[in-house]
Amino acid sequence: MTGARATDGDPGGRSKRAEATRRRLLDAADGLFYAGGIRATGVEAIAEGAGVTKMTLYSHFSSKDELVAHYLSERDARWREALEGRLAKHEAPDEKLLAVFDAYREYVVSGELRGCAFVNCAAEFPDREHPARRVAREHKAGLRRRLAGLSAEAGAEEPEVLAERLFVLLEGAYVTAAMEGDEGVVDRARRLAEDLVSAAAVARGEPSRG
Amino acid sequence: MTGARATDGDPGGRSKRAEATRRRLLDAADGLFYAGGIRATGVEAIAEGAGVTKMTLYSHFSSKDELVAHYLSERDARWREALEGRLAKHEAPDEKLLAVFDAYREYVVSGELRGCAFVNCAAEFPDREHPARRVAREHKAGLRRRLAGLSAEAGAEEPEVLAERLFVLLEGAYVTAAMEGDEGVVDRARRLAEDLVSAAAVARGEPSRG
DNA sequence: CCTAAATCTTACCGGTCAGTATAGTTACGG
DNA sequence: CCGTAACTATACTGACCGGTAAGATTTAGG
Repeated sequence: MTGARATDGDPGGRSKRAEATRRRLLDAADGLFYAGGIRATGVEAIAEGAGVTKMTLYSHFSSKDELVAHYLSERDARWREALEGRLAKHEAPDEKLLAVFDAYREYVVSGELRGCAFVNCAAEFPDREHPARRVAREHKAGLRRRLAGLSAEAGAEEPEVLAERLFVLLEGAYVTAAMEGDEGVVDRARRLAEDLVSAAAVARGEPSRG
Repeated sequence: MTGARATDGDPGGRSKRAEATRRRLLDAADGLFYAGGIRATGVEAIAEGAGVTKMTLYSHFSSKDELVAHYLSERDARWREALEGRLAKHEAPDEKLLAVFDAYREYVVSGELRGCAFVNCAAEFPDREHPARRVAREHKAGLRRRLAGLSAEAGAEEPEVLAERLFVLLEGAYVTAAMEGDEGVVDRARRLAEDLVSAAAVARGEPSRG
């Protein structure tokens, strides 16, 4: 019972070696789960991808479900990092709002148009209370909150409305890009977003920026 | 070799009995594949759901993959029927454009928020050339064409642009409704669509309708 | 250098899956 | 009413899956 370290997600008392192994496992899980689908990918393949045995995998994660949840958590963390990196390049909140589309396009393209990992997870796991589904929900909620905050900063009269519209546009563009194999739709959705953001700013009496 | 009827999708020389069995199989496949996911649903469960044996299933469909493709084809056909039923209630093309959102909301709710079957299929089958993926692509392309036609009829200056924007809104609302368990997003997306359609009509000098 | 943690090796379990074989039975249509 | 198409019953194959067992071995770190 003392060695039940498999379940915690934070770096408790793990050695550097174990830490590195865990990293390789999560990296392998990320690549394989995303590219091939979760149910279609066996744990053995992930262990092999990490250069490790199935036994070692199970000493880091107590079950496949838990590994899946961590896989999505990692995706979420990396996404937030990439997003904030993008946003930091801009000062004005309305520019930041549009920069979210740039971050999306980058993600869409880098994933070879396999779609949103969180949406795909929802497709594979109908159970809304599956640990991975909780992570997925929180991921989307986080983006929504970010958009709402930026919308408020941009002075939109109804920040929640603008945020949801941008959110829906982002989601629609992402899923469309994956379905049709066309990443250009993200940029075209962005053009509509520009109108929405401008209109929201104009409604407040601010000058729109070209 | 003469009995190789399993592969054709049209009602060739099937008896009424076989026809009815095929119907029950497709109905069972629809319910189970959609609710539980395709990979997670075994062919045995579908046969049982149709009240027949696995052997009978395989006398109607040559493989699970083929059954999956037919499952999506059926979905597409039923969707088109439901959509045209909705559209027929309206005369003006701009009203028809918005009625698509009503049809979507109805579909979203009726499916208990399990999302778009075609998107879910894309999530489960990475191979773009999988027969089911082809059906999914054609399904989306069909809707796009319909939207583009209606946009042109509505007199939009750039029908393709309007159509794609509405399409992306529809897709985004659908996936969001499924992810967050909130069907209201479809109606809220519709509100933005109303603005887009009005703007397109206004640009042509037509009076907008309340 | 020695110890304790981390990993490896190998083999196994019970279960599920897609798909097939064979032989027997039912129901429908001419 | 009979022939044939449709379906049943049952058992099987071969593969893969998630997860576990037990003991040997390696590695890092004090």
